[in-house]
Amino acid sequence: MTTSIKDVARAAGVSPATVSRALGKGPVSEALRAQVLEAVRATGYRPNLAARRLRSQESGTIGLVLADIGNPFFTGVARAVEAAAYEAGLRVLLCNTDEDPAREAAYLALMQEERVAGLILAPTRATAEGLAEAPPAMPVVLIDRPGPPGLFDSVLLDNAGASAALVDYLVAQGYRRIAGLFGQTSGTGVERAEGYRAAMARHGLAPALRFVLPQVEAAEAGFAALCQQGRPEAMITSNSLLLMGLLRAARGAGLRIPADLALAGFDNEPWTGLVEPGITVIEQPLEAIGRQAMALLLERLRTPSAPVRKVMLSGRAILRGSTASAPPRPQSSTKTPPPSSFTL
Amino acid sequence: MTTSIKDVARAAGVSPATVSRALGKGPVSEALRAQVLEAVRATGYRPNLAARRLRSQESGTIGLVLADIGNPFFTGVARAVEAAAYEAGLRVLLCNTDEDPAREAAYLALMQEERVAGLILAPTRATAEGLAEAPPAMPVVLIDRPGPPGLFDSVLLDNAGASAALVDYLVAQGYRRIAGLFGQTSGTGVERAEGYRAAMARHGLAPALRFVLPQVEAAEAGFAALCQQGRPEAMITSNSLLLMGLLRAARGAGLRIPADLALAGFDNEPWTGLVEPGITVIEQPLEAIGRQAMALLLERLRTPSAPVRKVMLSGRAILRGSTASAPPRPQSSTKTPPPSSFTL
DNA sequence: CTGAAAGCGCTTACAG
DNA sequence: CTGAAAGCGCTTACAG
Repeated sequence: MTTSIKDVARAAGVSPATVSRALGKGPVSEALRAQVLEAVRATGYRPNLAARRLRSQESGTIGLVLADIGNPFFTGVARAVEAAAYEAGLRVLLCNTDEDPAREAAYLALMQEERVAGLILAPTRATAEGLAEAPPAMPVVLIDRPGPPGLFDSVLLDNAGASAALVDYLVAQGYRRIAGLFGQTSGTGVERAEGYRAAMARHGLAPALRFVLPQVEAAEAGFAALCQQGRPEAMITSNSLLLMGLLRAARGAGLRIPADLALAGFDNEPWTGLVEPGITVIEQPLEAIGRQAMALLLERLRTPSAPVRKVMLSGRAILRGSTASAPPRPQSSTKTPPPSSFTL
Repeated sequence: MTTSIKDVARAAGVSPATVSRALGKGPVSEALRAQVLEAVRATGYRPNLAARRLRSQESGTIGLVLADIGNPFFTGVARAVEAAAYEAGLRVLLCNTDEDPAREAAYLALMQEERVAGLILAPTRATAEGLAEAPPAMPVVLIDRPGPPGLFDSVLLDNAGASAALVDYLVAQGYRRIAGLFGQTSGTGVERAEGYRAAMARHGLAPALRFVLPQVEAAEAGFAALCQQGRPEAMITSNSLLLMGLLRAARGAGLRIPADLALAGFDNEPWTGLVEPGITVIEQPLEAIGRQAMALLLERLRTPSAPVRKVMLSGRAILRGSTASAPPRPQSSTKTPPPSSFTL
């Protein structure tokens, strides 16, 4: 059917082994290499990767299993992973689980069948919990979402710290009744909720939080639930889809931002700076997350027995109009204008 | 190393051929099948896809080569393609060229090396032009962007018609000096520019257009260029990144929309409805594009000699505040409020 | 229905 | 440096 290494060998007047060496790293004389290359051009030969992988027992591929390719956070990380993989001479097999543990399981099986060298994975909570009992057959680096402690290399944002910083800032701006809406499918949502809870407690404030599916519609419902016992002065959320949902719901309710409701969340997506007022967000270092994950994976492949590493990256708060100072209270003092961003 | 079909055969007390048949579609007695399945579970066997592909000469995979995975248009199409492929029992190999013809060429070669059954491709202009002389070795369905006429199945928006409709609508709203900013890397940008030019001519208006790279920054520069000879009353653009750039530039220049400048573009991204005023856009049927492309590819695989098909899909205009009526002119008549959307 | 054997297209010790 | 041969893990005619 298609041309094989034999056809090239015949055309070049050499053995198949020589063709293989000329195309790979084997030792070949310059003269023969030139003959082979010419024959490759003449025949239009393209190596068959399935055969190469089967024989060499190396896939030259890593897997990247993400929860939602429509989320710019993951798109950004994927770009960085792909760039780093390319530089390392590896290909990336990208899969999108859509936050569905069943699809996730299917893709993990697929990765195994493809014999990928390693895996970069942003697991759903369900999968993250199962990872301890049924670990994948290849090295795994977790990103964005925590797994069972101490078992896998991971690259995470300081999630609790970031949402605590958001609470601290809102409190400094004069807000007190601060509610939180968090994604229920990821460990990230859980960690951010914990940071929120801890910071609220530290300030002596009562927490009011809800967990929902990370979807725009779910956030609109969550908004209503959070307003059940009187409207909060501010809301924070763990995910940009939820942030969009809250904004829509607030507008639908005719609320002015931030006068009636302050808003803050995660991920500095373009739209958060385009709406008016702009929305205060924690910007995650997408590029660094992707590259760091790839670096950890490469080291793990090189040294399987090295101790497990957990890399915590810091975000940056982008301060915008959605969290401008709350209306003055009796006890509040005068404030200087806030900085427009700070590192956590 | 990892368990193979031989290990399963030994554990089940059958031949490797029987294992293969039990796992595939071959005829096997129920008793043996059960034994095999049990042995598979016991051994934790996972088939080696490289071996399977090599032997069966079927990759069970199609390639999807896109220009920009960060663009929600392509993300949406990719989801639809993947869903349709899954239903057809095929996998999808997704590659992102970033509008770079060199990367595109590398990925097309890779697709060949992976022996994918077929390809769904959104080509850059450079690649689209070369497709006639150097056609890929497998069936190709073009999406979003035109290729050499009559050579490949394709699924396209009626690009010229859509941008003409935008011009018509702006004219009906009372705008006259309408400028256009178009992406220069894709045939789509060219077609949309043509539709713009034709519609302007039909209305007896002078066109003013620029081609730029499909990037936010390039659009900001393009904005300045279009304002060189006096500011237009309205601008249309062929791409959502360019639309974002125009909006930023307009705001940076302190322009009110639509009073100082009306704005319209393509792709109904969430942010276009979140900014105020909302931006008028042509919404493309992402799901239909992806599914139609997959359908064409499947038919092509079934009937290689069938005549080439070109499917033109229609978009839907989403009318928002960014194109509200222009300030009345002497000759303009009274208008009824516009509908909020219409099909092209 | 079942098994023994051949072979997909490569790479890689093994000789020379 | 070069070639002949073996073999990666499967599937699939070919017999039975």
